[in-house]
Amino acid sequence: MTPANAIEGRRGAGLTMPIVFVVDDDISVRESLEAMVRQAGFAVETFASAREFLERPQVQVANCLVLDVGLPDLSGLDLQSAVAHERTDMPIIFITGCGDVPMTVRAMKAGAVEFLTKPFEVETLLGAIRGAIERSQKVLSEAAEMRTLQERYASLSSREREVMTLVVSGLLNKQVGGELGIAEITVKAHRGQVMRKMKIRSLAELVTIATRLHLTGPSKPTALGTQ
Amino acid sequence: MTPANAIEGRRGAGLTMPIVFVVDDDISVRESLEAMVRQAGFAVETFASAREFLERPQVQVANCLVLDVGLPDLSGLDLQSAVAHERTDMPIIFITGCGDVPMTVRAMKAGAVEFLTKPFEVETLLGAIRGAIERSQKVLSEAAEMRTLQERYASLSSREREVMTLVVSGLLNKQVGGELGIAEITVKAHRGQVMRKMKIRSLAELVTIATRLHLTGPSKPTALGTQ
DNA sequence: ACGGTCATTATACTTTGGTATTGGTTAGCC
DNA sequence: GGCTAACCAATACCAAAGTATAATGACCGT
Repeated sequence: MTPANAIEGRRGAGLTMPIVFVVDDDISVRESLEAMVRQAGFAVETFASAREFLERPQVQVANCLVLDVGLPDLSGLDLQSAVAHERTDMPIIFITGCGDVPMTVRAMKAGAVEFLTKPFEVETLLGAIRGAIERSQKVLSEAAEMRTLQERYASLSSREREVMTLVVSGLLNKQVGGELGIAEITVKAHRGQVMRKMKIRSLAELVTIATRLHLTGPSKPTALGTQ
Repeated sequence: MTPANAIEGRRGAGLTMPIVFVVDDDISVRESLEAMVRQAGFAVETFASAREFLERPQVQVANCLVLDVGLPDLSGLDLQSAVAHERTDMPIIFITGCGDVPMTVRAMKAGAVEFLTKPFEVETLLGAIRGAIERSQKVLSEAAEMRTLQERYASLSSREREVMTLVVSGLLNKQVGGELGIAEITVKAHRGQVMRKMKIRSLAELVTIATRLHLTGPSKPTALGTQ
């Protein structure tokens, strides 16, 4: 099945079916894995090389990658380091015939969820895939929420962002005005705009969102030591 | 050097010196590692078995564990699974002469920061140790802050905790009173008590603390989908 | 029985937050 | 030039938050 066909197939079966990508240079491995994974109820796409896989456009569906470490040209580890930071929604499961310890350590430190040596139990791989897909779904929904928040934050003017930052740091409107050199009533106006644009109604939510957006500056001297 | 002597030694040199624990059944390995690590400026304590190490009382100093996987009786992996969840302030570095891939995977999944096979470069181990100690320091300071917050939270009465939870969820005093079946003025009284006992002065801080204490209930219907 | 903590409420008051409306300025764009 | 967006600010007003003081009753341990 070509990637194009696979996409159509998924469209027909519903966009929510998780995809398992398989990258292995051995055709027989690809075919057996494809059958096995499809049997388990996942959509599958196979690739013979890392480059081939990299040409495939990304999806917004829960997915994971079953990857052979010993690939020609671009190795499995190279592929991992190429995509690990971008596609955090794609957990990687390594499989290998001849793995060594340093290779394993590198893969696991880079975030691989599993590292299997052939031969392995079918259920072992399927279990790892199910776990990876589950993780992928969590990462995706988390990322979707973050995108929504970031869009709203992006719609703020620079002044509104300044006001927001100071407000969630615990300053009173009066103090925010002092920091920015503007009147308190102006702070109130900006603050109201922030609440409207962020689509929230309580300061508590604003603080929570600011935390998730990592806007919490070098936190105040909380005097935690003062008992 | 016995553990008791080691403690005295550290007291003399200052309580803040990080400790590297070494557990290996081979006396020559212990001795060479001890010399090497001490040379690098750390306090060292060596143990011939997992049980011996487990008898040692815990410390509140940055530390890490250099652990041989192939120990008699209780193996290195067993020791790891015994302490990994409790002593999160003690990163584990594995060393082994004859490691295999599944063993490595298990160790890394359980949170090991490094897994080295002999022979290895001295600098490799020292680099891992330095990284582990750094991580330990972060975990310890984070834990200290959490303890302070938890102590303060523990000083709240049950009613005050209820009020705090509802307030940080974004409810108005009036609404909190409605939820709890008490008057708004009573909520104000409890709320004031909460702020005093938690030693903070702004709602923003209270929300931040509640988040760190994981008091954020099953979050509200944020209507994130509503564009 | 006594003192302590907790929970509750009330009165009275001040401060802060928030909205609405209006109006002025500046800067960029078609 | 006209339009828009952003920024600033004033008046007026209302809602909410917070403080201080005082009082009542329940419960608990000594």
